[in-house]
Amino acid sequence: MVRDTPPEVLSSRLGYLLKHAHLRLTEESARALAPHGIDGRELAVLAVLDAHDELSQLEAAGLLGIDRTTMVGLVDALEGKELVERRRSPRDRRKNIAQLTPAGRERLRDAEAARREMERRFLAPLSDTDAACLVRALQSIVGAPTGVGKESDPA
Amino acid sequence: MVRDTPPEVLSSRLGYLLKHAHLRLTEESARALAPHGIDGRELAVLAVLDAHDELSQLEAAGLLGIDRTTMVGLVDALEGKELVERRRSPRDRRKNIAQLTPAGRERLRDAEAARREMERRFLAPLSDTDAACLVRALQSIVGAPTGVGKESDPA
DNA sequence: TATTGTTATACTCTATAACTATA
DNA sequence: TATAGTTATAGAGTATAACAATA
Repeated sequence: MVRDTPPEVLSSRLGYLLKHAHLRLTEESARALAPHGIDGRELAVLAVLDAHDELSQLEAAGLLGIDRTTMVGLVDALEGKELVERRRSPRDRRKNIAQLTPAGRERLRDAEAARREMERRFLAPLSDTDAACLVRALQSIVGAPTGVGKESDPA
Repeated sequence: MVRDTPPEVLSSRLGYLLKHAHLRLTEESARALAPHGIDGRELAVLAVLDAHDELSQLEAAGLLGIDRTTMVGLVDALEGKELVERRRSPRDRRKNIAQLTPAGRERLRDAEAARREMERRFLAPLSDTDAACLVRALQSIVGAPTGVGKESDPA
């Protein structure tokens, strides 16, 4: 969809703003990562697997906030590109340890650089203060339980 | 999905933050609007139709940033709830003018109050400064062409 | 010929249910 | 019995293509 400057009734709605900000970022992310043969979700999986040792698929899915069935497809794709390897955990043979291959580590490094550059350009219209504030605000929204929906029982 | 505090590799990624902030808002929005029998997208349609006179489906879709085929389904749903009426434009009989019914205006008023209260709670963990800054930052991201993807030709 | 609304269709992302192998 | 991975399936949400009515 082509998006113009939104009308006033929409630009004050958090739902509209978050949805379209996310849409716009997804587009730019796809464009920036396309030369690297992965998308933003796959890059996030690589980053999580690289940052933690010996993660099972379920553990990685938990960190990423996605379903284990969704994880299967993501690991399938990354394994198909030879960026990730599955191996059975010797300690619990139900678990698949997902690990980056050397090619996966290399790809991660290059794609991460592209992502950082994309985010820098994405935030360029904002002042440094506003950019920092945006990230901080999103972190506290995402990182902490909202308390919304529990109505009011902070007693 | 259950979401915990995200690991450090993710909490600095704009994609992750925007996706999960939007997911969380969508949940709270659904919960807040459920008693009113509509969801956030339908409420946005009502708000746009109410704010502009004599909007055709295509014009409303353009303002909302959605496809005209998506608009058909939304108007179908709202018409089924008797919140919106279609009528042919006398000036251009290809166009469907979508208008709020009296019940639609009433529903809009009530649901908007619920949405504002939900957003207030959603932003409650943030300082007033951060909340205002978040909204302002999202507005400039969504409202203005990013310039990203055009590489660098601002000459 | 072009535009508006519509329908049929398909694609992406995600989740639920059920199966298997392990514990 | 419960858990991890997998598969089949289904549901949102959205888009593309084609068609009818109108311009």
